[in-house]
Amino acid sequence: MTNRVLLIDGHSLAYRAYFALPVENFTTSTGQHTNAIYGFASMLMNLIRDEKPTHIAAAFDVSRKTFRSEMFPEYKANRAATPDEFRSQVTYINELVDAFQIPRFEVAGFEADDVIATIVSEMGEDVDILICTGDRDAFQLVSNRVTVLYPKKGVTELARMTPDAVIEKYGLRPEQYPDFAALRGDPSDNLPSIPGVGEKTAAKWIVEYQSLSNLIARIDEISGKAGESLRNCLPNVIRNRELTQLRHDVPIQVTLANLKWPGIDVNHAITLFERLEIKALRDRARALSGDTESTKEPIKKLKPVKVSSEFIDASNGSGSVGILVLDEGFAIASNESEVALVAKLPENFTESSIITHDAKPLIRDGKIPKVEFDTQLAAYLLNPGTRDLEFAEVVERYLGVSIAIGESDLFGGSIDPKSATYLIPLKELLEKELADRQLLELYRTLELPTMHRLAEMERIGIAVDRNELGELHRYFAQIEGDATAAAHKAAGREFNVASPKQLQSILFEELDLPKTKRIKTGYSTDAESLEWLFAKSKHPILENLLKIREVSKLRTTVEGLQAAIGSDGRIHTTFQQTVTATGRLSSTEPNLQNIPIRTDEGRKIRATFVAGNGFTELMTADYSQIEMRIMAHLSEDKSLLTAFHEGEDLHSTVAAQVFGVKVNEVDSEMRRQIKAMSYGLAYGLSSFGLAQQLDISPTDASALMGKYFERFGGIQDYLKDVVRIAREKGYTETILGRRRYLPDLNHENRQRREVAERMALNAPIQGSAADIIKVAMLQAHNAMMNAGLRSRLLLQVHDELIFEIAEGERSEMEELVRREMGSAYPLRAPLDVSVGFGPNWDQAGH
DNA sequence: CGCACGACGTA
DNA sequence: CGTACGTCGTGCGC
Repeated sequence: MTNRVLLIDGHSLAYRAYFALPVENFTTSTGQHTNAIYGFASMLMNLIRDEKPTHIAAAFDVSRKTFRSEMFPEYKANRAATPDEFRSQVTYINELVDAFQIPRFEVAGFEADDVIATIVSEMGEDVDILICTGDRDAFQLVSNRVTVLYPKKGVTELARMTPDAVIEKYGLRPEQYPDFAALRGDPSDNLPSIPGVGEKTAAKWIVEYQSLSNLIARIDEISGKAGESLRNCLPNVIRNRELTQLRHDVPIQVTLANLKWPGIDVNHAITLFERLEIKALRDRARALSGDTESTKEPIKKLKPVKVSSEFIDASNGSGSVGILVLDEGFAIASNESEVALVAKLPENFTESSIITHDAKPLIRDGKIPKVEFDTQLAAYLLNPGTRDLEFAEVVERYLGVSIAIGESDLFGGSIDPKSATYLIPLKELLEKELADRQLLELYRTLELPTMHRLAEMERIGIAVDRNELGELHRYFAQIEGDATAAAHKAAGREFNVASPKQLQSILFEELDLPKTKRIKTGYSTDAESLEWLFAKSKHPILENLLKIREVSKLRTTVEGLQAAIGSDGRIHTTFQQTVTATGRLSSTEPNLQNIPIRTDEGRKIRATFVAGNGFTELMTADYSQIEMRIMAHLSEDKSLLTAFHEGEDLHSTVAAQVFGVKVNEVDSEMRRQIKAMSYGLAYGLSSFGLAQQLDISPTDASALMGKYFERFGGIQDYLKDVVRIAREKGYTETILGRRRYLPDLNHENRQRREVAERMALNAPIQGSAADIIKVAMLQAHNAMMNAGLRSRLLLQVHDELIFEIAEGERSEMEELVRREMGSAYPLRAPLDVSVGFGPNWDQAGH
C-alpha cells in the first residue's frame, strides 16, 4: 500500500474555521468560545475519514515575525489584530492535535507553509502527499505526488488542487504560481499589485514567458500600458517574488517514519471534547476509533455505464430520468448504470420525472414540458452569486467528482455523456442541502415554477414596431452626426468622441479646461464631469459632447433591438434566474430590463414596444415604493408605517416629519433630499455619500441623517441589526428565506468589510422585493388561467410586470392583476400597485 | 478574439 | 465613501 502523507497548515485552517462558523453558537457554559476548535476538528476528521492518510503532520505559525516581515515590513501589516475570541482557542487546538497524536511543527521566523514545503522536499518519490491549507501560495508545491486541498468556503468544501486543477484555474503549471502571484499582488498579504494588470494579464505573461525571470529579461518587449505599468512597478514585483516563494530549507528534522500516524488517542480526544462541551465531536471521535467500515466513502468514480442509443424506459429504476444537454444531442440517464445518447428527445416524455441542469432552454424550445428538479437552480439557491454553476462545477463541488473533459467523441461534446448519471444522486444531495437550510419550499413553490413561467415568457417574446425602430435609428444617427461635427469644430480638429482617452487629451491638454475628478487613466469625462465643466467654463464643445453621449447610447440601444427581432417580429429576451446575488432576475440578449425611460428621447425607444397581432394593448403594473415598504415592514418603524397608512405622498410625509413642518409646507428641495436619503438608506449610504449626492456639506448631510433617525429610529435599529445578525450567521435572509452569504462581513480588511456591510443592508430589501414579484407573477398567471383569459405576461422589470392584453379583457385584467400583485405578500405597509394601459410600452407606463 | 476599463442604460 | 445588473466602445495585445 502506498504511503499517504497529510500535511496540515494548522493556523490557516483554524482561522478559516473561526470565520466560517458563528462564534456565538459555539460557547461553553463557562464562556469559552469553541467555533474554531469545532471547525478545525471536524475538518481534520473529515480529512482522516475521506483521505485515509497513513502519515500526518501539522505545521503552525509561531508569530507574525518572519523572514518575510523582516524583508518587507508592510507584509501582512494590514491584517487586523487576531481577535481575542480566536486566540483563546489556540491552546485547545494544540491540545487537539496532540490528542490526535499528530506531530506539530513550528519554527520561529518561518510560516507554516514553509515548514510544509520543507517536509514535502524531504519526502521520497514513492509517497502521496496531501496538503490542507488556506494559503494559495501552497499551489506551487502541487505535483503528480502532491495535491493541495484548499477550503472553498465554510469548513466542509475543499477544492482538490492537482496539477490539472491548477492549470485549469490559472492556466499555469504549479511551479509558475509564485511568479504569477508576484505579478498579481495580494491585498490580503499587503503585496502591491500593478495598475492595469489583473489575474488574467499576470497569468498570460507567465504563460507566454514561462517565468518571471524570462519576463523581466525581456521586459522592454512588453508594449502598451500594461507593459509600461509593469516596468514602473518592477521593484515591487521583484520583492513580491521573494515573498511568494516558499522556503524548503526550514531547519527541522523530519523523516517519513516520524510522521507515521498511530491513530487518535480516543480517551484523550473524548475528554477534551467533553471539557469543551462538544457532544457531536465526542461521538464522532468514538465512531472514528471503532470500525472504519461504518463511514461511507464519497462517490469517486462512475460505475461501469452501458451506453446505447435506445430510449430509456424510466418506469423502472429510480423513477426519474436525468437529461443532460450536450453540445449536440442529449444524454439520458435512468439510473446509475444506463445512459442513452440521442440526437433528439423522444416525444413521450410527459410521463417521466425529469431532472436537468438548466432546464429553461429545453422548456422554452418545447423539448420537454416541465421538470421535477433542476440542479442548476438548486445550486444557485444554495449559493447565489456564484458565477460557476456549470454542470461540471456543480458535480465537482457537491459530489467531489471531476468530470473528464473531451472523453467522448460520439457527439464531440465537452462533457462525458456518462456524467448524466450524476444528475440523480446530485438531485438527492442538493435536495437535502436545501432542506437543511430551509430553502426547499422556496425552491419548490417559487423558483421552480418561476423557471417554467420565464420559459414561457421568453418563448412568447414582445412585439416591436420594426419601422419605427428604423426611423428612430436614422433620427438618433442624424443628431449624433450633427453634434459630432460641431464638437470637432469646437475642438479645432477631428477626433473619436467615443474614446475617453482622445477626449481627455482634447479637453485637458488642447483646450486646457479645468481638471475633473481623477480616475485610473487620468481625468474623468463622464456626464457628471462634463456638466461640471460646462458650468465652470461654458465651453461650447461640452453641450455637444453631452448630446453625443446621450444619443449614441440610444442609437446603439436601437441597433441592439433591431438585431434581436425574430422572424415573428418579436424580441425574445433570455431571463437569467441564476446569476444575481440578491434573487433578482436579469435579462440578456437583449437586455429588456434597461430600456430607456428617463428622457423624452429615450422614451421614444420604449414606444416601439407594442401589442402584437391578436392583442389590443399593453398593460404595465408596478409596485410603488416596494423597497421602502419592505424597509417599513422589516424595521416595524412606527413612524414609517404610519406614513404609509396615512400619507398621500410618501416622501413629502417623511420630509414633513424630519423637518418638523406640515406636509403642505414641504418644498421640492426638502422632498428631494428626503427621497434621496430614504432610498440611499437601503443601499448603505454614508453621510459622506449623501453629501456627495445632494451636493451639500458633509456636516449638513450628517445633521440631516441625525434628524431623520430621530424621527425614524426604528430604521436605524433595523439597519444595525441586519448587519450584526448577518455577521453572526454568515448570511442575510429575505422574507421568504432566500439567503445571501457574506463571509467578508468578518474580513480583516476594512474596505472589504464595509462593502460586505452595504451588501448586507441591501440584500434583504432588494431580495424580498424579488421574492414578492416572483410570487405575483405566478399568482397572476394562475388566476389568468383559472379565469380563462387569453392575455399574457411578457416581461418583468424588477418591480414592474408588462402584459399583452387580449380584446375585451382590459378591465378584468386590471382587477385581477391589482388583486394578485397586491396580495403576493402581506406586508405591514401593504403593497400598492399602479396600472397603466396603452398601445405601446411608453404610453402604458405612468 | 479576449481583456481591462470607462461609460451609461434600468430598478 | 450606496445596491443590483448588462452592453457597448476603445485600446491593447494576441
